[in-house]
Amino acid sequence: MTEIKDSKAISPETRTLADRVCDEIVTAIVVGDIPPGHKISEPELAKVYGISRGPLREAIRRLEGLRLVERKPHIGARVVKLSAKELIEIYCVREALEGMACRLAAENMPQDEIDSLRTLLNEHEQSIEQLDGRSYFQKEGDLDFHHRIVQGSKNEKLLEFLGGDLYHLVRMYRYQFSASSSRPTRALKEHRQILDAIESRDPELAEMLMRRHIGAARKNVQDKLNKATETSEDTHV
Amino acid sequence: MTEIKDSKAISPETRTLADRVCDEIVTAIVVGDIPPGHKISEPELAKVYGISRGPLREAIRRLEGLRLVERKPHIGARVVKLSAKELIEIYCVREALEGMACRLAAENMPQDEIDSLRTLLNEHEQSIEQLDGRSYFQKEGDLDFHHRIVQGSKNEKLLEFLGGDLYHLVRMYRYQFSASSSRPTRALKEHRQILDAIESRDPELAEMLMRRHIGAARKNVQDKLNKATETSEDTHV
DNA sequence: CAGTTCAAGATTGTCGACAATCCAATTTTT
DNA sequence: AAAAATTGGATTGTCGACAATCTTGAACTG
Repeated sequence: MTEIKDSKAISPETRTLADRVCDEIVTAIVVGDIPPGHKISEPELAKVYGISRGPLREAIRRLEGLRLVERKPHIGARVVKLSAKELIEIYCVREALEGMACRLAAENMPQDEIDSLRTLLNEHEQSIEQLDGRSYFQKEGDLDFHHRIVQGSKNEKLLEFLGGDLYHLVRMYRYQFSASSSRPTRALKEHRQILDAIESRDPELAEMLMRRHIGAARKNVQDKLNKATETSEDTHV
Repeated sequence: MTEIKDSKAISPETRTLADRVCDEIVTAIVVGDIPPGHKISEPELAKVYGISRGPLREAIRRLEGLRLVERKPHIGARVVKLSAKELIEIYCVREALEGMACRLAAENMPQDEIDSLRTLLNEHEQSIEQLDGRSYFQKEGDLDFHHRIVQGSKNEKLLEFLGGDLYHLVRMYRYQFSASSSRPTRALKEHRQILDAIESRDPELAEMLMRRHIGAARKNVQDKLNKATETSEDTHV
């Protein structure tokens, strides 16, 4: 995926142990190395990462804020288990926030970023043709597109909420179920429509298209889950 | 304000020092006891709250996640200073999220909660008449209404994001500028319209009204800020 | 034999101390 | 005298140890 780096480059040494380990654990959780519902053992993780429990506990506090773990006092932290209900809820939040982001992008996104994003979509098209559209596009390419829209909105708070918190959850879900769109060509077409609306500086249309785009993805997941729960009783994702 | 307590009542003793102190600091920041831009001194705060630096640092990590402080490695944490730009950004986020919450509330909010909320609006009306509409309604009553709508959406994630993170920032702004609506009767009327739309189970209308309601508040603030910056150069809020 | 009680082990919560880094005032140099 | 370098103080980052709480498994009772 495209590297998303902080605006200010901080030399690795100046970063805190807690910060670095936090990032590592985030990745571990998102990718599934630490599975959902798994207990976070402080002594164990401290050994794994070779640090003391102090910084580790700070990292866990941060993970709590990112909603990647749930903590109970005197009991411990567990990796969140996304239920079907929660997953749908996240799609609703995304629909609202990214719809707004898309509206603002139509007003504020610089032309060069629009051009760059169009180039990215062309790359996606080739990626779909070549690789049968399974690997890159599904996992990170789609989120990459959405992330750039949010950046184009020039709204820092939107970027913080979506990029900082929510996307971790979305990525976690995608890794855990190689699930996800499974409709890459359709999604690409919608992405192009959205970008066209932004370039036309049509905020209303841009927001509407983005909301329909995410809403469609939600319904897609909803259907899959309904089908899944018809056979297996367990609804956890 | 109306007490918003956690669903599960946790006896005070079982809560962690870091958790309790975190809540205290949140309040201190929101109310302005710790002013914006103020340096968070670990040794100082540790003495004030009578705890060690360990739990305190965990609390600070949590505050960082709440976006109430900004931390720089090896330098320290400072209370955020909301710029005019950021304030407007927050209104955009609220417009998007609460619009969605209102749509969902029109679909999901139980009738008894609607009735209860209507009672609350009646109380607000009396509060406005009696107290010239300045004290209670402006500071907490308005947020109380909005919070109940979000609860009515029955979307946990929305509640977490809005109630958990964003409202702290909104409340902070309101305390620091006894600013805020200054149009209580108008706001009350809009609140009633919104509630009517919810009771009519009209999601489209409910969302539209809420977005207009928040959008109007944003424009109101925007005008005030423009007027303020005409005289004084300093745009920080 | 099922259910409860209790005790030992492990885990979380808290603390104080030490090391690394940053900040400020003084000193030094041009 | 002004600017740069340096040194002392303070603050942040990290660690290991102790106390409080929870969990588990065995012993006990009905």
